[in-house]
Parts: sequence; structure tokens; C-alpha cells
Amino acid sequence: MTRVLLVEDEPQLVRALRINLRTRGYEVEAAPDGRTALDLAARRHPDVVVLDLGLPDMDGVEVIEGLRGWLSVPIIVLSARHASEEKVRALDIGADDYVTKPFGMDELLARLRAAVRRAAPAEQAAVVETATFTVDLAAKKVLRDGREVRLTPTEWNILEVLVRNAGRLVGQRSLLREVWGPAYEKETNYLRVYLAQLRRKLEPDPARPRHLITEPGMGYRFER
Amino acid sequence: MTRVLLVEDEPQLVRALRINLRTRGYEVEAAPDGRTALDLAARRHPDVVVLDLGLPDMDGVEVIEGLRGWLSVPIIVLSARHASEEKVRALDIGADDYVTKPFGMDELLARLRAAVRRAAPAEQAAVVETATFTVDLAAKKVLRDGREVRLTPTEWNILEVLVRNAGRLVGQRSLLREVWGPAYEKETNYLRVYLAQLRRKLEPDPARPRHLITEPGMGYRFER
DNA sequence: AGGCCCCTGCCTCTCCAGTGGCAGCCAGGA
DNA sequence: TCCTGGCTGCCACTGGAGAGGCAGGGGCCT
Repeated sequence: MTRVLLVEDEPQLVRALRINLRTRGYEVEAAPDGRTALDLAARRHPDVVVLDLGLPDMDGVEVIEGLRGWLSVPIIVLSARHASEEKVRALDIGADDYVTKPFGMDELLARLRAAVRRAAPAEQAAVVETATFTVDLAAKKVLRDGREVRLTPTEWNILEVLVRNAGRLVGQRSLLREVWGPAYEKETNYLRVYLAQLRRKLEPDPARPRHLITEPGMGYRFER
Repeated sequence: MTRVLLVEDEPQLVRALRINLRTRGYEVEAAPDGRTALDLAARRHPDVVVLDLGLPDMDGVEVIEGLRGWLSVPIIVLSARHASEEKVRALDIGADDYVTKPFGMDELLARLRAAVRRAAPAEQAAVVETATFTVDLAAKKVLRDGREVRLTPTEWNILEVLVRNAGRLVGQRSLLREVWGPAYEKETNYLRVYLAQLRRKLEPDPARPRHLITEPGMGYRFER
């Protein structure tokens, strides 16, 4: 199911959108202000963000910037402002679409579908194999020697981020941000504990990891 | 360079868009009708398509359908029709954005940038090669003779700054500022130590560096 | 009530960052 | 010709940050 993060402060509009999205099979998380939005984005990992630029606590531009850099999902901006500079600014700092109020519900939904469709192909390659274990990203399963390995939610989240960036280094901060949220960027000890657990469950020789590799001082890397 | 396929039958609009796109560094292919558009798309493989729905020979919807299925680049639709059903239809059969005429040139260009940006990551190849080693900026890896070279965080930061400015001189102050921060602009001895370490790890003959070159009294330069 | 997961605290160990000392090279001046 | 000063490269050393291992408690969900 597609998760939508709806950032909007007008209750009626939230209500209307929520109903429309729900009936079309979307899961909706609503945030009435920027702070809540950033928090929810970190904790719930939406597939797409619908963002009103006129929020009570922060400038919409700040919200976009707060999301971009670590979240790559599409952002569709809603705004009452028709001015060209506003649109250009929002699009250039990372928004994917800009819809001016008042808007037709049908059009917004179509733009949402288009944005989600374009973002989708990125999640291909749902199965990644190594010499000792197999990760099925879609099914959320890990097999080792034909047997299923049980991972806790946190363990799975970490493994998922690393596998999606297979071969690339993932910095400690970005890993912490993706799994625990922006407030935990400095808790590097969490990583040590959970990487050790993952290695115990997955590596043939946990003392000499071949797939879940530490880059001292920088981060971690998954190698197949 | 980004190649734009511009499908539009009004000569003035083609002219205006062509000039605007050219000056911004895009390569422009123009097609006045649907048949030409499909033909050009097949032969020239554009990176993005700007498509007017009102064409003399075919319905714009057919053009979108003719492109989609084998071409995955973004399609931005231009149209004089504001009706909601039109937009929904175009977006649902594969368009990525829908801009109604008359439109602001700035806005169209911003939407174009957003569409290209979203499609881009697939073809990024942040890899720089020299005769003796290879730097992969995205994966944060350095290969030498097929083997991976381990760099410490500081070593990597320095190498990254130099490689991103390949061929250009990087002043001692700016290098210190980028790696250690503004407070360290005078600690030129740091550079001597770490450049020596990098040369030992990467240069074929560290005593006679070919890629990490000192410009006495000025700074350092990376040459491939 | 029980189980399990998340997080913490402690210990050990590795190794990187930064320091200081010294030698080589070059250019300019005595 | 020799000396000197500035810049660079090389090496050894040390403090400390960061990494892993282990054990245990608190809290949430079932």
C-alpha cells in the first residue's frame, strides 16, 4: 500500500483529502505543521509527500529542504500562491510538482499517481543474493542455507537501507537518520550493537565480516 | 548535455522555446507533428520530451502512448485545454507533468529541471579514473590494480575535494577550510602529512607524484 | 504473566589524528 | 662557494576516539 504524508493545516482540506485518498487505497498520515511533518517523515517513511507551503510554524521551503537530502520520495507542493518565482523556487529546491489552490481533486490525484508511478521503478531488484544469505526486500525475508532467519524490526530496517545501497558506503549519520530518525544522528553506539547482531545472524564468520563491512570513522557498506 | 525533444506545431513557440533551452545548455530537437516526433524519439533518444497535445496529424494522447512502453524518459505535456479530464487522462497514460497555455517560461523550465532531475540518478557515474587508480565518488571507494584501497576519513575528504576540482588548483586555505573547517586555515602542516599518506597509498612512485601535485606556496592539484 | 526487543553500560583493543623533529631541495645573497 | 631561510617530505610518537563483545534491565506487546 502506498503511504502518503499529507502536510496541511486547514482541517477541512485535510478531511477532504484524507477521505479521497483512503477510498483510493492510500494510507494517509497527516501533519498540521512543519515540525510534525519532518518527524512523521522520519518515523513512517512515506512513499510520497503532499505539502502545503503555507504552514503555521515553518516556511514550506524549509520543510522541503528538511526532507530532501535524506528522503528521495516525490514531493507534491500545494500553494495558494500563483507567482512564478514561488513555483520555480519550490521546484528547484526539490519539489516534484506544484499545484495551485484551488485545485481539482481529480487533477491532484492524477498528479499523485504520476509522481508515484515515476518513483516506483527504483524499487526493483527485490532479491539480493550473497554467497551465504539471500535478502528478499519485497517479502521482507532473509534466507540462509535455505532456512529463514528471524530479524527484529530494527535489524531489518538497517539491513534494508544497506542492501538498497549495495556496494555504496552509507554514512553513520544517514543510516541513523533513516532508521531511527533525525534526532538520533549521534547515537553511533546503536549501530555497533545492531551491526554486531546482524553479523551474528548472517555472516559465516562474524569476527571477519565479508558482507556487512565497517568503514572506520565513516560508516557501513553492504557487499554481496 | 541534456537532449530535449520539443513537439510543437506553432513556429513562434518553437522558436521561443528553442532559444531559451539552447541558452541554458540543452540540446533541442524539434518536431512539428506526431509522426516526426515518434521518428525523432526513436532515432535521437532524448532525455526529456516537451509535448504539445494539439498537433495537426495525431491526437496528443496517441503520441504519449506511442512513446511510452519503449521510452521511459519524462514527458511534459503542454496544452491549451484546462479541463480536468484532459489533465487526468494525459497524466494517467504516462505524462509526467501537464502545463496549461499560456505558461510562464520560467515555470516551464523549472518543471523541466525537476523532471530531468528525478530521472537523472540512474545515469550518474561519479567515477574518475587515472592510469594507476580509480575513484568512485558515489560509493566512496578507491580501487588500485583492482584492489580496494582503504582510506581514512580525513584522507578521503581531501581526495574528494581534489578530485571534484580535477585539473584545477585548490588553494591551501580552501582545502583546509573544506576538510577541517574555517578555524584551521593556517595549519598547512596538516596538508603535508596527509598528502604524503595519500601519495604513499595511491601514487606509483610517491617520491615523484603524477596525480597529487604540489604547487609550492599555493596549494595542490589533482591530475588524472 | 511472559517473552522479546531495544537500549545502556562497561571493558578491551585497534588505529587514526595531530605533534614535533629532522632532512632534502631550491633560490637568493654575502 | 658557502650559508641561510622557506617550503616540503618523511618518520616516530602519543592521546584519544571509535569499534566490538558481553551482559543485563526496562518496557512494550501479546
